[in-house]
Amino acid sequence: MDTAIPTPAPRRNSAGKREQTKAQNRQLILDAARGVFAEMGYGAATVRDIIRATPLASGTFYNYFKSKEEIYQAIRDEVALAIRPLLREERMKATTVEEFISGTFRTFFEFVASDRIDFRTIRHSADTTRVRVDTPEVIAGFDELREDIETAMARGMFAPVDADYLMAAIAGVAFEVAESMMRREVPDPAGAAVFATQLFLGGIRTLPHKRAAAPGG
Amino acid sequence: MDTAIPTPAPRRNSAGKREQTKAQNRQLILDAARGVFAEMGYGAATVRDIIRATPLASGTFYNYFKSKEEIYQAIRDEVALAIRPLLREERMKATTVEEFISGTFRTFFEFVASDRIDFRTIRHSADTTRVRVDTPEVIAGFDELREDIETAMARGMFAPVDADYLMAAIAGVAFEVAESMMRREVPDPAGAAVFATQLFLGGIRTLPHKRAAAPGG
DNA sequence: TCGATCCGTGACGAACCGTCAACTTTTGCG
DNA sequence: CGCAAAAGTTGACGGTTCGTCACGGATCGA
Repeated sequence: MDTAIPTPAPRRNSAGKREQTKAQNRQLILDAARGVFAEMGYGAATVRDIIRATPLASGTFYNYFKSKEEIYQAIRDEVALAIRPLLREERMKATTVEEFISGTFRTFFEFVASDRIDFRTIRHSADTTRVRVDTPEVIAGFDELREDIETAMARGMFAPVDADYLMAAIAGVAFEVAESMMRREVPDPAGAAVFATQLFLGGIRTLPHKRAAAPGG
Repeated sequence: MDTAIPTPAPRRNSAGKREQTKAQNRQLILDAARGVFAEMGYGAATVRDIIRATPLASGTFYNYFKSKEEIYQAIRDEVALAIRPLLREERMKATTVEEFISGTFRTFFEFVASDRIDFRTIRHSADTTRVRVDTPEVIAGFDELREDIETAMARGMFAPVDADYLMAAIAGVAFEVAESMMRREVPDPAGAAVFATQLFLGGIRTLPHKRAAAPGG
């Protein structure tokens, strides 16, 4: 107590070297996996392909992830963890059903269209097989949506309806329209959001018209 | 040339034995695959598991299907081929947008809830991984839907809107709500159809109310 | 009845998986 | 500093699945 605290201080402001290397390696592997998945698709990729894209040895992979599926889940989780607070905040500040719906779709489509995610990794086999992994983090996102729907109904923002179906409908439209949007030359998150929002608020007959082929030729 | 057509007639009303065996074997393998996929999920199943569930040898599998993915596609195709004409017919006889939308959803949900398909095979790994294979047959189903949407718009059943997005929205709601429906104790295709139809026709505020907890306490 | 053709068979080589004993680096402590 | 314990890395290994292929038996056409 009285003499001197014997400077146990060699602690750098950052972590120890071992911990630092672990974080680096994990990131190294995650980055490699993203690249490999985007390039050849989830199905065709092997754990060896991923590790070959790093300077590490094959056994090391398994110190960080149990399998190809688990690292894919980790990548999905990064996305889920990034978008969930954005969606939640948007819905929290909504006071009308219009804000609730439009905020949800606008945030979702903008996130998907942003370069924050590589959409090929999400769809991740551009050809025929689409794998969707529902990790706890992803499921938590769905649960939050249903909670928020129920809260909004309780607050009288709209009449009580089947929350499970409504959640499913919102999620289905979000995912499928996002996919359609990303197939276009230049994705238009705003347009997709307007479409989805108006569909939910007023139904098909209130959707913005799309002008037909130019009349003048 | 001129003498007599030498009765090439030993043709039975059905096909030759070879052809018959081939059809049998193919069906044998398909049935086994359905069972195996339903039991242990697509990811965990191996080609050997499937062939072990038949009296055939391992090599024979590859005379009929190139891989596990291909046989899964074949199973999906059976479903797609079964439901597509039903959907098409329903949409063909629609004269109003109400009939178009409600016919589509009702037919889809009833088909899913019927025992004509094993829904576990479609979702087919109940736990975390969902694989969706977009085979040509499946894609053709989407194309038909978009065609029919465009035809309906041309006929003035509703104003011209973005057909890609509308198709995506219908498909997204159909698949996700179907999944939600099938998670219930007793699936209610009629209820799901009413929900989806009303969502598309009038928007969220016109959905049938779900009575809240009994008001009288 | 007899060749030609087709198809089922199961063993085989290749590829990938996940593990593990040996080795290297880091850490804690005198 | 030096040393022993702890932690992490390495790559080779046994086990499993994959897809092929040479063989042999069944079917077909004449």
